[in-house]
Amino acid sequence: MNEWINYVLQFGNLNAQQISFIESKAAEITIAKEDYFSEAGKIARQVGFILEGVLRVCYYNNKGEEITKYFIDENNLVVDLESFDNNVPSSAYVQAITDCRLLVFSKSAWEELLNTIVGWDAVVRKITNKALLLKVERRSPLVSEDATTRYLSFMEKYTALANRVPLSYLASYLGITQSSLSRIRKNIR
Amino acid sequence: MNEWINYVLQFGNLNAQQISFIESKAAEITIAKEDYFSEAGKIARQVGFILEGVLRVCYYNNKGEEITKYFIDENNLVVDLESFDNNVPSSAYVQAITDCRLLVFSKSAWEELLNTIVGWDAVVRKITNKALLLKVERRSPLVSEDATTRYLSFMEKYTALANRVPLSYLASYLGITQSSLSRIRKNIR
DNA sequence: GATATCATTTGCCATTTGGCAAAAAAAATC
DNA sequence: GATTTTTTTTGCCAAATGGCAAATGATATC
Repeated sequence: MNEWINYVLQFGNLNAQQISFIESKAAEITIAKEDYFSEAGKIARQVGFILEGVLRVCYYNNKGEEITKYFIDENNLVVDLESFDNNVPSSAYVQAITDCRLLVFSKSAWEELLNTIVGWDAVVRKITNKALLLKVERRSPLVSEDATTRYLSFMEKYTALANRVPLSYLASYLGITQSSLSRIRKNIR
Repeated sequence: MNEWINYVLQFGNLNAQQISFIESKAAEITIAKEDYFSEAGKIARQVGFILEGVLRVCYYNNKGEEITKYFIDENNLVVDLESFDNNVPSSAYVQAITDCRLLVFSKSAWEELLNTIVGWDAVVRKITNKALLLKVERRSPLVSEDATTRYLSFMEKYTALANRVPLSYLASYLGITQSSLSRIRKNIR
């Protein structure tokens, strides 16, 4: 729970009373490896904060191939904003890559926070802005660099994450096939 | 100006007084084709709203190639959020592809809106969230689909925009060379 | 620790894309 | 409307990546 409070305090000041109110609205859950936090076609009804573990966001492209769009690890929010905010079906799956422990807020709890805590709106804006910007920034080099460069800069930036993620997921994240990624790794050695 | 007000009203209710206050803080500017709205290395100090024209966001990748990251056209905000919000140097150029007419808010004007108009914060949150989500959604298929599919779906979604944009910019947006794009177009005919 | 299961690597060859330079087409300028 | 200038297309060949299947390696299970 402390990780969560520290995370939030980065984005705005909160007093002790507000903090304990936030804490009272959170629930801790576990998700087993391979299980889903949320699914495509369903409406996202929870905001999650990862205490332990790695999840991925994935979908199926035009050719029916399963594509990993993001990895998300500890001390990050996990929520399909589009679906959660607008009550529309989610376009992607959020799946646990390892066993996970999350803090979750139901939609009603989240709205209570918005209605009760002055400034929560601003905190949420900053958090989601930052998260979305990060996604855009991570995604951009995947289009403009060649596969080897993409792999190397992923490894450099997310060394720890890379070791917790199967090669097949990483390959689809980088936009190449698993065998191509395997060959790229061979060439680098 | 009406386009701007209608745009804002999609994201929240505002009374007549608030609207005229917002209007009083806006300035209209023109940008000639090829000129820059903001530049990499400089801090973004304006929020723009495109009344007329098309701009692009671009940067230089590892190999020094100029990469077009987004196109932005009428009735959309243009601002480097990361730079504007955090006073850090921008990582990209925003350049006019056609002659443009914009409504702009200086940083101080924008902050006045935030401080004066109750709920402006929420409006901004919704606008920027939507814009960022859109960027992420536009960008994702560029990694997971092959070049022909990327081109076709771009043409399908942004037919009008495609005709206002040079091939070289479109190619770098799609993550391929200009000659490859030209060959893809040939094969489709 | 043998066996089954899953993940990764490799071989072979087809397809796609890139790099470079020249040609063709289109647009701008006088 | 002829001449530049810019944009787009094309030819040639090299390099990168994909597709498929088999082999190898790693991990889990009994």
